[in-house]
Amino acid sequence: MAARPTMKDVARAAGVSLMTVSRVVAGEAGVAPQTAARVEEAIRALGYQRNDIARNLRRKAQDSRTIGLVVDDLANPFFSALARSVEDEAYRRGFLVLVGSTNDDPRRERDVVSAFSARQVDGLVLVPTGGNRPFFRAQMARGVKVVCVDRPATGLDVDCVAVDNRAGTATAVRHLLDRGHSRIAYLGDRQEIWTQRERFIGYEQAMRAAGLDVDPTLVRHGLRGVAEAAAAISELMTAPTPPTALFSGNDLVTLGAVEAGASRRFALVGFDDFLLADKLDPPISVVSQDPAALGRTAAQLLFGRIDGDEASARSVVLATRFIDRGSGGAAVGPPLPGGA
Amino acid sequence: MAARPTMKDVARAAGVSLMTVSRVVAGEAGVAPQTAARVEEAIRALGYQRNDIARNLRRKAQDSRTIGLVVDDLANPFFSALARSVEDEAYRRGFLVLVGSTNDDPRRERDVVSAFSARQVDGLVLVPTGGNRPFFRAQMARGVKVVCVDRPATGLDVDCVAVDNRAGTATAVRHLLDRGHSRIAYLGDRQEIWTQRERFIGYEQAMRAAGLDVDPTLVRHGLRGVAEAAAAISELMTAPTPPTALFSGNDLVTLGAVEAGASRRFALVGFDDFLLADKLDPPISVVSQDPAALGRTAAQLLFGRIDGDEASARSVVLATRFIDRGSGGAAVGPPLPGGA
DNA sequence: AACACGGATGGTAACGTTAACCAGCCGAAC
DNA sequence: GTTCGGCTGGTTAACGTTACCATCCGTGTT
Repeated sequence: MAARPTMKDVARAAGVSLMTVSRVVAGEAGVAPQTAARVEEAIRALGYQRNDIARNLRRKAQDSRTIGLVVDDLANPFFSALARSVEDEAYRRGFLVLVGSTNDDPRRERDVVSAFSARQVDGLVLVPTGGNRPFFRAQMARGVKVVCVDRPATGLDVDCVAVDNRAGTATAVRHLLDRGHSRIAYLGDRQEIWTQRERFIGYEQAMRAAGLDVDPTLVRHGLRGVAEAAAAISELMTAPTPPTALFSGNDLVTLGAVEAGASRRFALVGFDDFLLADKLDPPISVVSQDPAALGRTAAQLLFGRIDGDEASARSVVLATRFIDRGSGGAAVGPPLPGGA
Repeated sequence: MAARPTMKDVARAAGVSLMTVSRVVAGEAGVAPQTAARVEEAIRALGYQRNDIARNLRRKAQDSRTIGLVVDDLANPFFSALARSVEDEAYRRGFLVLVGSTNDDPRRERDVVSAFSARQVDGLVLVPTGGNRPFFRAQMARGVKVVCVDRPATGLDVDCVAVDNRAGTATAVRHLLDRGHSRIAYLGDRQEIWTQRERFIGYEQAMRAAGLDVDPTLVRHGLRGVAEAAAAISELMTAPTPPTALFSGNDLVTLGAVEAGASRRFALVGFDDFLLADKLDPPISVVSQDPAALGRTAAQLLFGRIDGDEASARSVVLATRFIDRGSGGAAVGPPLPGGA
């Protein structure tokens, strides 16, 4: 019962050859209207649907019209917004999207990409974990187009779409410095993640530029998820010499800070905007990036490559936007004329 | 350069027949160790990777080891959490996942499912729009297994995983009634969506059970998205005889209510929990459901079907949980003994 | 010495489709 | 009436793989 009818079945039912069915299904010219009608009728009667897998196998242009999307965690709102915009771009072009989450695990990344590639995807939109460089090179040699998004794959000659994490972070830290803070803590996720390294560098640069040293007791890396971040922040708040301000390296860490009540006691600015950030008490100031724009741009680059663009690797940097909602503390006025 | 090597190429390079390569790649017994080694070497040298599309075409068990996941909107955190858990179940079994968003548009649903089916997916996890019944019947006749999630596809004989929307809503409305409210407004999304119809019925039932009529001026349907909901709620709040409490039919409407400041002026309870609901002022009481559990359960049912489970359609109802965070108003104490 | 056996390897057809080519057929033109 | 050309439809091979069977050879049995 699960036997799907094939063109052969349709041909038999319509009393024509298989080729005629193929032509009707493909919408090719050169079939008499009444023959076509008979074939259409048989197609309807049998519930025939073309097998696109067999089709793609045989076609001249051996493209599967399928792309792979590989993100860190599809459940994370940032990546799901990105995923949706990639899917929309694919849908507009008649492409399908295979998705996979890596959990930031290079092994799973390899598994997923390998399976995608074995299914002959035409290209990949990839949030790379950081590993698997030779593997990706091999995939690209095989003709799989790759575009990185959110993070570059250093050492890999591919297009990449990301924001300027250093500059965004530096802006946020300067915002805190301008409000008179100097003991500014940095809390972030694993340093293996490129965005986290970049943001930490931005933090260091902004501190140094203000003539301040980075106090290692005020720095926490490797915070995975809200709970871990909240715990680390609670600890930091009860330290003998606590910071007066916090910068958090991603949305989950910011949520952890909110969870721990940090925003009530310290200045707080985080990377990544999030829903309801403006409705909290106090509303949280953030460095915002647009995940949908990242996904859309990456998809557009990828489809350009699939369509034959052979130019050398492009790197697109999208803007971040600092949104001051007040959690950085009250503005310090300019020094009075003839002041202090 | 984009030419992927095939088994033929490997065979030539290793000086064996194509069949031997096939056996080595498939890990079959009956190949001499040294022959296998020569083949492995050629595979490495050429960067060969099996074409799973051709493989699935030829194999006896004609399964693609791919499922389709069709949701309303992948960017919605509810659906992306669901998607992630479906993907995890698929990954554990070595299946791939094609995703598509319908935007609640039956035409796009049809497009997407049609394309998935042409790619020979073994099954679908589907959040149905409500249309396309005959189309789905045809797909199922073709052997595509379907499991609905979040909403049933009435009139279609398929497994379904959802929560008890009526009961969950009734509980929330009773919570408001218990706190002395009687002018309780209902705000929801389009009534074409099954969950919205169910929740409205739950609201009506709870009101009637309390001996109250539903005041049509306090009911708003068809609110798509946060902005529309916020506008409708602002309007309602400035009406001549405003409600004293609001029930909102999904997370976006609840966010609209928060946006409009409704929770500051009225009692508010919403369907669906959301991030930071507990950090708002006041914290928002909600009817919570677990999207990951929905997705996981649906995927497990689907894989059961794919593995040959032929039992009649199952309907799984997962529990909702009412989380009282206070936005429903202060509890009305029991009457004093001998009291008033 | 003849034979059976089994392990290793190869050849061929097929999965469902399309590319490329070819065969009728019918009407128009000579 | 013959030739030509356009149109319709069919035949064959192939895409990359696996199912099935055939072949080959070395070994052990009687």
